[in-house]
Amino acid sequence: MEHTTEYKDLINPEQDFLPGISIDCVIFGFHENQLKVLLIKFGNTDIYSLPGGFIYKEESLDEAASRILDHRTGIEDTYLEQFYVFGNPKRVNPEEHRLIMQKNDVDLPSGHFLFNRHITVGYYALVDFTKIQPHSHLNLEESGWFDIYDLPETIAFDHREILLKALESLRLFLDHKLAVFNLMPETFTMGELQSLYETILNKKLLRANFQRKMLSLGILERLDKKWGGGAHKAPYLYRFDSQKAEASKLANQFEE
Amino acid sequence: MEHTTEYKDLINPEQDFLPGISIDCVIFGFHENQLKVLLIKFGNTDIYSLPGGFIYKEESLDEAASRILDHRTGIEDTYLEQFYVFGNPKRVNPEEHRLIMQKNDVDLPSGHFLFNRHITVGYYALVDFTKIQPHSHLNLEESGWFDIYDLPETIAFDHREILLKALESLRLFLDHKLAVFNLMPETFTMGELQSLYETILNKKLLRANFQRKMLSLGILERLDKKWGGGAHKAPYLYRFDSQKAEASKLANQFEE
DNA sequence: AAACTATTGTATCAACTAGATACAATATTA
DNA sequence: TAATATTGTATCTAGTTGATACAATAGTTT
Repeated sequence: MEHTTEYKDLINPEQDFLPGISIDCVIFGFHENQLKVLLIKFGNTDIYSLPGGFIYKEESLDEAASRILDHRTGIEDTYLEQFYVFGNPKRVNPEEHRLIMQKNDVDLPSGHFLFNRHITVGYYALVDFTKIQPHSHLNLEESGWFDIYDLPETIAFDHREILLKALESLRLFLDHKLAVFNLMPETFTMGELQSLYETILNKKLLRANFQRKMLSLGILERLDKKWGGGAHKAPYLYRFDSQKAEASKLANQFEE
Repeated sequence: MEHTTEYKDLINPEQDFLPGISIDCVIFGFHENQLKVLLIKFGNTDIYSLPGGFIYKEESLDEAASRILDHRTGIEDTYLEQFYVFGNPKRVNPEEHRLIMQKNDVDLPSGHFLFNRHITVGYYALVDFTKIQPHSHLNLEESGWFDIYDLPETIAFDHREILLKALESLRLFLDHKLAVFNLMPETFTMGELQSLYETILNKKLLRANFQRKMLSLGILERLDKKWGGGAHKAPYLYRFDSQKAEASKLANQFEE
């Protein structure tokens, strides 16, 4: 499948899109102890935005979100969930929008459907950073991952708000869902997992208690030790065991 | 302000509605130890639905939801919050929809915009049942409040699903938000409050522990005793104290 | 190869929270 | 006046969390 982010994909009204509705994806990844989000840079500007798109007339919102994510970033089969709808009539500044288009030599008439008011459905994706070939499908230069606590200055439209709402949702569900493991690689140390939690919550946790809590959940499989990590005792590697998770009360009570 | 639920309000495409998007409201109330939801009965049928409507081109989703709630039920200034968007392309059966219209002598052409695919944004309202004049603004006969655990058999479209998702959201936020007090009258006994919690969670709680927990939150003001309740010790009345709640950590951490 | 260092896994103690039961207090009824 | 149903609170236990301590150990340094 072809992966592009070219504007023509978005501005062609011949495609049977639902009018007035879009989807924006907040794609979270975890790398080098930072919670990252994938932003796309508009050409010839310093303006970033969330990867988004429109909904075909015969697909569900979830399907559309999945397709948009795949098409614009190459990310497939990942954890994806709706978290909020943004419907402020002024959420997109049409002038800002036109300016971005013009900088890319896309000169749309001011009555073009793209400049109409759009409601946007926010989805967040939790991806395993190690499985993403960075930029492999992104043909817009300088798009990429940004530390959630160090975002670029100019983010288009209300996308900063959307992004922060996604982070808030992630925090709220951290203790109720096991979805957070979608952010980790196949195997990981307890320290790495703790670092993820600390980054999401933006606060330090006590190591001993975190370890006790995680192990008590009964959802982790302990593997071999991870050698070569430094001049100290080697940590165990763990794997998230979805079967154990299935059996645990946590999953039954709060599963997705 | 006039309050009607007449079909002409909804089917007139001259009104500047956003195309393809609707809002449906799940209105919760608490009465006689039951969690109730307000359903509207279509004329000349046994089919119930959630009160819903469309969004004007210049209003926000929250404003639209508030307006729809007021206009269709007479309920103003109540706690109202978005909880999910329903976007399955088959969520509304056009045949079912036409049938309902026909039974009310509204014969729309099959190409009418009302039969197009609509995405709907779910809002739930938490209202003080004692302040609602039942049916005062509802001029559709037999509309009314239904026990959430004893709903009518035929509920239109995907409205049963929407309703259950609203209940699920309510449960998830029960311990994180204080919004639940919007369902209680100005003053109430601890037993009544416990009954509300039990009804929402659909399980029994231990009285002594519930009382201890609630008092420890430091958000309730104890008033005089409530006399005449029966041949037993009179219970205290309590009032939800929003100032205390503001000061409590719970509110600061999880406020709306 | 012995000492050193940074980090890990676990234990432990105290503080806090929640589940379960008990019991005294009391407004009305009989 | 006694009986009864319900309330408010206490208490005991079990479980969870916060904080600290400490032994184990994989490299690194000497």
